Amino acid sequence: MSLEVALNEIKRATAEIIDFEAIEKLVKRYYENGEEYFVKFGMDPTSPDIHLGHTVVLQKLATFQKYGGHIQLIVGDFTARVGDPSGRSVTRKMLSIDEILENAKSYTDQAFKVLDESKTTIYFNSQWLDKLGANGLIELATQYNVARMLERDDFEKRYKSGTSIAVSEFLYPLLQGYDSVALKTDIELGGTDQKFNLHMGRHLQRAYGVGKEQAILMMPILEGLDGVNKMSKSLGNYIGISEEPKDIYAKLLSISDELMWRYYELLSSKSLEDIEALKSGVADGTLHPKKVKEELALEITERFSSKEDAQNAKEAFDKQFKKKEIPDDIPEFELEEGIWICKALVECGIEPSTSQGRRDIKQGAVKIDQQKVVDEQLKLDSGEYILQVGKRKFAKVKVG
RNA sequence: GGUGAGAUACUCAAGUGGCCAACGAGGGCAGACUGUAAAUCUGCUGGCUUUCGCCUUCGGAGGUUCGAAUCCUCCUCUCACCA
Repeated sequence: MSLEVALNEIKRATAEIIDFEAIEKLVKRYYENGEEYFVKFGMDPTSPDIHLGHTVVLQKLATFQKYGGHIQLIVGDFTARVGDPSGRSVTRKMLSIDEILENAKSYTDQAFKVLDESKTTIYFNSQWLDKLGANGLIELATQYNVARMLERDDFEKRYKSGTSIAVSEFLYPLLQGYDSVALKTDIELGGTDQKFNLHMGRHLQRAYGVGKEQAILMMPILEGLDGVNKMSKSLGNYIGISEEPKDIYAKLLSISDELMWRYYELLSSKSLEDIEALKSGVADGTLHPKKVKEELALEITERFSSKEDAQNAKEAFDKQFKKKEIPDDIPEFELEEGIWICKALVECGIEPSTSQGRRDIKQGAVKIDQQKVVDEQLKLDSGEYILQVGKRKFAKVKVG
């Protein structure tokens, strides 16, 4: 594989790169004499569940691993006690040490679905930050000034709007940047929301005379399923990589056509040329967008499970939605004879309340054995039935 | 610390004594159409073993009243200006 191919792959779908020449040199050196270099990435120990949005950066780290990069995966156990102000409009709550350790474990387990474990070293930044002490901290704090700190977008907004900023939050970028000093990082990766923190690493490496200044590579922030907001757990518009294959598949297939291209660009391993070809195929009508989306959904589902699981997920999906058949694995319940239909729906957990059930029956959303329920007073006689609300909520019940 | 404004459902937001389970928008859910896409149209969006009924809800606790989201008192919290 040529150097040029490697560099193109590294550049692909990035939002911004600072000092690309430095990256070029490192990769070139690897090609010439096999010398490795260090790529740093700090995980956020406050959110242990990795979703597709996180994998955009992880994927890029994996790319570096192919071309001589050794990953420094930093668990910010110390900085978590400070709280990253990035993108925050309020001060973050602090975590206990146990919570952080637990989160770190679950995070790294998931991250190794994408990263090569043999080319990754996990660090806890308390290793060096604990030792820093008050003197070290003061020295660190002299490396930057308040005016520049306040230039930062999220601080500026909060400052102007009168929302409180804890002094400790000023320290966060400094501490994260200091990680790069301690580890002599060559390249640091992060989302565009990390821009300020990433630059700090570069700034501090110079200030502390590390002898190099890290290059910075920023990845775009992936939009969530709604196509508007960034993917995040709290917004509920995410696809977690530990979810069931059939859920991952189904969620991917439900994104809009427009958003699909964004996902292709940021998540697929297809080359940009191939993606362009798909795009023009869809544009001139030779390719059905549904087919293209299925391909994407399969590729991503497979990445976090197996080829077989992904195929099964697709088949289960087609069965349920294309052919409108009833899925295989639906929960079963036993109910008393003569139970009111609305009550039964609540018992099975497919309706939150009998009132909601009543409303859905009125709208023709409730089915028993594929037959629409019209009578909201209906009582179930003994026997076995499949209850269904809408297209995706099913329950098998045994009455009597 | 002082002064002023405010707190209504998932979010924004109207409502200033009864017509209020509470306008409207967004979101969500469901139906039609589809490719579980988008767009569009329609309905729903507190709970209840029964729905032209009953119960609970407008920051919290009391009070006035036949009747309170609405008036009064105290409390809690948020914001703005001043210090």
